[in-house]
Amino acid sequence: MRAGQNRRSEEVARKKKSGEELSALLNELRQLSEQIREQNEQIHLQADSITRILEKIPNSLHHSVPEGTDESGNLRIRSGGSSPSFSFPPLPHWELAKRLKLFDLERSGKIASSGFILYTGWGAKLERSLISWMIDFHCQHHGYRELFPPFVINRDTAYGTGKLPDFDDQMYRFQNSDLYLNPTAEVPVTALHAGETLQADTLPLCYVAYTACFRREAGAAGKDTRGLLRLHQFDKVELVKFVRPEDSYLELENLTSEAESIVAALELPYEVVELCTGEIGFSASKAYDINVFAPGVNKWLEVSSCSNCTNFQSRRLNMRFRNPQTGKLEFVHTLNGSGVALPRTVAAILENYQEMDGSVRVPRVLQPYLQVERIQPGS
RNA sequence: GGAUGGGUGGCCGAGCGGUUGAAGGCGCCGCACUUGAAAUGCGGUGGGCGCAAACGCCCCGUGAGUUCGAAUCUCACCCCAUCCGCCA
Repeated sequence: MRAGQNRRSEEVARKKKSGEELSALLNELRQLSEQIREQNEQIHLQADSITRILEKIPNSLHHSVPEGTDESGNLRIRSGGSSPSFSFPPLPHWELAKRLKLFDLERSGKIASSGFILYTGWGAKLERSLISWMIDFHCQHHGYRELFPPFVINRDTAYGTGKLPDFDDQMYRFQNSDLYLNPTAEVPVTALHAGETLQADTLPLCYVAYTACFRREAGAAGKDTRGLLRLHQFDKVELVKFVRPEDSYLELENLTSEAESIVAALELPYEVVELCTGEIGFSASKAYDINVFAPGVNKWLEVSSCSNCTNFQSRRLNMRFRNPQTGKLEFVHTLNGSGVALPRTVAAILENYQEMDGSVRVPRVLQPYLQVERIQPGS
């Protein structure tokens, strides 16, 4: 129909030029135009209802993903480090923090709300040091490029990374503008190449970024909320990769071991767990979690989740590269993983490194950053 | 936040509402000249989707509108530049 319209329109131009009679032709075209308008409307309506259905469908899972509905279906892949043996009952991190004045929950509640943390003194310095050390570590040892993105994201970015509509009720939204507080640096960093055709020879592209992360944690009320275990705002160093499709599952293994090397270097007891079908996030096809053991609360704490999102995000964000072998454009695959999330790592450090006298030793790799070997009461 | 100017192909830059998918230049590719290169000359050269191909459709920041017909007119929004205001 469009083709017909185009051809007839050219006729109008020609006839007008030569001064021929064209009122009949114009009438015909008026009708054609009306028909096209109606059909277009139908097409748009149907396309919209199709996308409304499609956008709620998560990424398809890799065949290797173990079956399961909850945490118990996850597979422990490997573990490392070891829990120190204590000659005294190890304290939970909030007790240690209280004695060492590392954060102040009462005052942070006063100035903001529960779930937001005011770090103080060595607590603040430990947080800042960890961020710097992790970013430096990934840049120096794993070839990442450092980014410092905005902490605010727009609707397209949230949608393109698969956070909308799925994650909608977990994000903080601005009342007076169409923006969200970023729930993870995965979002701004993954969307940074939206609409671009990436150079094949630059892949894999590896970015490391720190952001504060904001989550409403709606529905999680009362569960593991003590101390640093679950916060509305937390710091996280994130790893993001853009890779060729054929490399993405290998790169997931690399990404996971790069994140793992952080908890290993901190000499924390940890495990790497493969998520089962019921535990994998909306955008991912395969994922690993890294948990560290915190003896004070006697729990495994999740500090990283590493996901291969295959082409789920790159389709939504239209991020492609030209395959040199075929000459065709293909969607890149995207991966993301925490490298790693701070609060639970801090909790695990405090609890694993505590001493009988209430002091906490500083992990060896952080000593150059903190400039002390030990955090002691009154220091 | 206010004012003004602007968003066109890999880049720069033209574009009376109708042979404009888009002049010109740069770049790139091919050929000629050259021992080789540079310079010069001639020719070619936007992208996406579908297709074996022919061919077709879509694309001039985004969206809506006016019109038989929009890169070109109207409106809204986004982004960039400059100036003013405010502010770390």
